Amino acid sequence: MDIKTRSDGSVKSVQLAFDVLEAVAASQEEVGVSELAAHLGTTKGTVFRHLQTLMERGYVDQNQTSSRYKLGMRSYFIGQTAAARIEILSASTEAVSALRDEIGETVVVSALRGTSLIVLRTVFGKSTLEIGVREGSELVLHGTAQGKIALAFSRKPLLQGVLRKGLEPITEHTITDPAAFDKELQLARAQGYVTAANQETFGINALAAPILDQTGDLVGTIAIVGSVQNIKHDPSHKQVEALLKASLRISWNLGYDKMTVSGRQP
Amino acid sequence: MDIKTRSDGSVKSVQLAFDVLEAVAASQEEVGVSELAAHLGTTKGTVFRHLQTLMERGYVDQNQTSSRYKLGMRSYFIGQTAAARIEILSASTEAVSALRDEIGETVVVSALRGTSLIVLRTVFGKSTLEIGVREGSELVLHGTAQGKIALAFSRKPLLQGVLRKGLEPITEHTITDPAAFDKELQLARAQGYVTAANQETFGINALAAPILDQTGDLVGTIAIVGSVQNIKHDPSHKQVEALLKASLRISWNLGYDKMTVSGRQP
DNA sequence: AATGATGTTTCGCATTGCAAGACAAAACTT
DNA sequence: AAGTTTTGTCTTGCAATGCGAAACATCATT
Repeated sequence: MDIKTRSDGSVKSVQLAFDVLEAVAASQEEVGVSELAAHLGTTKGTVFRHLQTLMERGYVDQNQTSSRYKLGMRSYFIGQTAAARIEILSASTEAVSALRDEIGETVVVSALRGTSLIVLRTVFGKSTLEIGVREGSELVLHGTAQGKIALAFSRKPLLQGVLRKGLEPITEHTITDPAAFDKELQLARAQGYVTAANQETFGINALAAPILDQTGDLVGTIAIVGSVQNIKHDPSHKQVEALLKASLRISWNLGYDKMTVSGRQP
Repeated sequence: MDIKTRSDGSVKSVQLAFDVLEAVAASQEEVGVSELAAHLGTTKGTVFRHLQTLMERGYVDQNQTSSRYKLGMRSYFIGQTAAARIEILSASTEAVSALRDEIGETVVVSALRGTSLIVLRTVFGKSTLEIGVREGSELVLHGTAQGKIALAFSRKPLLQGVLRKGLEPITEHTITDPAAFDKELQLARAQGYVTAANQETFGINALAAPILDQTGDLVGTIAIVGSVQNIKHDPSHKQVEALLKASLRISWNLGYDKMTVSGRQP
């Protein structure tokens, strides 16, 4: 199960501590020592000691009556601090809620991390049916509007990696022809936005635009996500305008200025 | 500096790892290894190794060009998960934003943890001047509206501890006479809300109400906070109504039902 | 070039965290 | 109500492991 590529340079017991913390986080309900130990493949004593540490720090709380464990307040606070420190999050907060209020659809912010596009924030739309993307999940680059925006606007050579793996069909509407896909990226670059109806999930569409930093490089995307009924292949003028406004506002917050940044070279 | 009351039962290297993580979080700017080592009173090598671990896990990110460190996305995600798991937070989200939108003042949610009242969430009001309370900070029980609510509604014997320490004056409006203070708590119980104009900070007032769980015990408070101009000693009917509505809705979410829960015994 | 910062790496030794198992206290069964 | 299982908690000996110190590698700045 574990490859012996040692020389991690990392601290083993800390790894275990985070394994425990994340296992507690992953559990919907409060969770007990034995259960955690079984799940993590270690002994009760070890888990217990780590829980003591995490509790002392406030990252984990113990229910006094059931003596089971759950996430503590400090876990929440560190997240709040992180939200303030992660530029793309603090820069997008206002624009995202304004966009959601204006359009009423779910708004999704993602960030490019290495070669992956990770969902950072999802704010659900006004509809009773909640359509969204789980925070922390990874967006398929060739099958989502956000992914295509990333491929179209990032200066990193993302496309090569995608083409090497091949344009695997996810639904029957996924673009699998490299030439057609290249045209799609050109369209995205020309318009500044792009959609992806049914390409990753049937019945769902997204309209995405880039988030750029002060050098003009792509750091993330902002998108509205909803059913194909509400977001058409050719989205409404209002939707496009509102999205681009939000996209520019966030990029502006990050120091991007389309006046001073020179033309984009993909 | 550190007392030798060993036999912690906690894991030392994990403590250090969290020291590092929290030090990174505490720094507004990105921070370097040497700086952290100096701050924590340890060596660069040790800090470096812990940063490797935290980075591998995604709790910390390294800026590739400056090779300095900051909080990573995983820190944010664990906080999001915690927010969903901490009952009082998930139960209050909607009611808090509704209250803020209706009244326009800053809304503050706090939770009773042991014998301390901790600020969990602050949502700023509509005014350009942001008046709020730092998340994670502790509210003075005898000098804030929230503290008085906690003392009035909690079944824990909080008051004894407060009186033992004495009603230390914080401003000249802080209530310091035990008899007068007791009357104030009776008022809070009778009304279901209470204010505390100028009692902790000059020019600031708060209007607070209890958050109760299914047993009818106090688990936290909700309050609107603002300048004494906007929140009077005798608050407007609208403010009181809106606050009590939010307070009840949150308590309801936590399983409290004023119909089925028997009378309160302080 | 020389200096003084930084982040990174190495290495030996003692600390310390781990596995195993004992224990206590509940929660089920019978 | 006694037995049985499963829980959380605690102890202990051994060796793995994380730590400190000091060397190394890159940078800026002088």
